[in-house]
Amino acid sequence: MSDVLRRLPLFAGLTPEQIEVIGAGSHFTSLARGEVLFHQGDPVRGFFFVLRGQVQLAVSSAEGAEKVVEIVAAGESFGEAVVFEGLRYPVTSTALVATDLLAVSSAAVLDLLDRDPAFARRMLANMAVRLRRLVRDVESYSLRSGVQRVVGFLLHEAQAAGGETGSGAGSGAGPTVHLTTSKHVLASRLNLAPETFSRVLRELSAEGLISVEGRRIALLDPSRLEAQLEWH
Amino acid sequence: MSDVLRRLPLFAGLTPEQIEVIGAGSHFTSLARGEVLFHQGDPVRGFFFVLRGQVQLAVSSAEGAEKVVEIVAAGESFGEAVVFEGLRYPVTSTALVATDLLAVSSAAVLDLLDRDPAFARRMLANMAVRLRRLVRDVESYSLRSGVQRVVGFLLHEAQAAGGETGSGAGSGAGPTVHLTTSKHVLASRLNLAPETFSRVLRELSAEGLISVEGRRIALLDPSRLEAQLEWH
DNA sequence: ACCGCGAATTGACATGGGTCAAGGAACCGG
DNA sequence: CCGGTTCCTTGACCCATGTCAATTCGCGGT
Repeated sequence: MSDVLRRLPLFAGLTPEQIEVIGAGSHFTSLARGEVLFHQGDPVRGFFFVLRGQVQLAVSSAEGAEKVVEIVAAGESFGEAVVFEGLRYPVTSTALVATDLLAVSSAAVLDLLDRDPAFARRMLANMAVRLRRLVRDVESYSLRSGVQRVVGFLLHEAQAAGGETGSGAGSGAGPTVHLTTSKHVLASRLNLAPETFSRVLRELSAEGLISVEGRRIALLDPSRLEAQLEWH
Repeated sequence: MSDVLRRLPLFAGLTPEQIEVIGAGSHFTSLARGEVLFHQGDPVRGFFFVLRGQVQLAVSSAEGAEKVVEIVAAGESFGEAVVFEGLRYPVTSTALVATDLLAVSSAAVLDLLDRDPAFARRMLANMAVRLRRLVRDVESYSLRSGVQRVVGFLLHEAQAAGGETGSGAGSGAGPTVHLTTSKHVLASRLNLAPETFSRVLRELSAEGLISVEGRRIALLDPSRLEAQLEWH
């Protein structure tokens, strides 16, 4: 347990005793694919690190419609914010694949917070990043078309994955993006119906901007793709 | 200066010396109606309290389209998050009316953060509330229709304003909502074109659910309004 | 009281993207 | 190798909202 904790960026630099405190308030959990960790409205227990696997955070309306707000990958955490303010989780958390989590109790975090200012700083930085991301999302949902959101996503992923060049030999193929989730989850994340997402990909393919092969998407012409983000 | 600082919830309970630290890194500013405090992309100077007036935070696309993310009223603050992580403001801040602000420098906040755990807690709670609100907004934009967003807003405002009953005598008129901004700003906040907002209000009026008189909206039938939030 | 100007409304129209329904394609367990 | 899921794609259609344009409203200033 301590070994795992020590490796997490958020807990880096804590003293052994502090690690102890956090450790005492933490435990491991595993989820099967499709299993729900907590529902929107459940009372807060704490926050979570994804050690292995992937979870989605989604809001849902009374009629069952669902919108994926975030996809959390291994190495990332979620649910920090509710520790400081909320009584209930504002989203539903579902494992997208078999997932191992570390659950950290609110009490342990609050306890540690009063002792280590550096920890507080990291926590704040963490939440600030999250806030900024959400603002970006709102901007994207409000001000950009479906095509633009998809293109933006592809370019972002390509960049995040580092400057990998595609496998293609002859023609100067651009970077390749591997989708890490099913397309309908991704579509929801991008605020699109799955059908629309599919059509957008087809359209971009038809124009020679990308080529799609299952979950592998090659960006054939990054500069023309970027051009899609401007104007209409 | 110190007097003002002491009165702000965020700084409540600070020692005189701490107030001094914050005070040294703060100053007052005034903005005329329509004046811009900072633009999206400007380097971060610090965060702000609205002492009097009202400002909007908006994101804008390259083509000039604009989306109001938040409307900040007197007594509230904005821009805290960037202090901890960002280099640039992710939104543009514009005064909607003549406004007095207190600008608090990042340095002063960061300094104080290391000394007072309780302050860190309040800061975290603050940001957690903000995050939650944004998630609500995303939910609302994605999962609800224009009518539902407007109705949701009206009911929310009515509740926030306390159980005021309308001025109307005879018929049991419900609570009244006073719009604190122009309708096109409000429309943008709700992610609607001004025209659509106008039409929604007319529609609700036609059904006898509300009555509109300039910026004064009476909720004639709160329970039937709530029913609008369900199903389609 | 009148003017001027931004705000708000209204109408006519266009369209992005959602919904419904019907295949296809990939994957899995047996 | 086969049947059953689940995921994805495609087509046809529709509708909520946005856009454009023309008034109209309403307030502030002189």
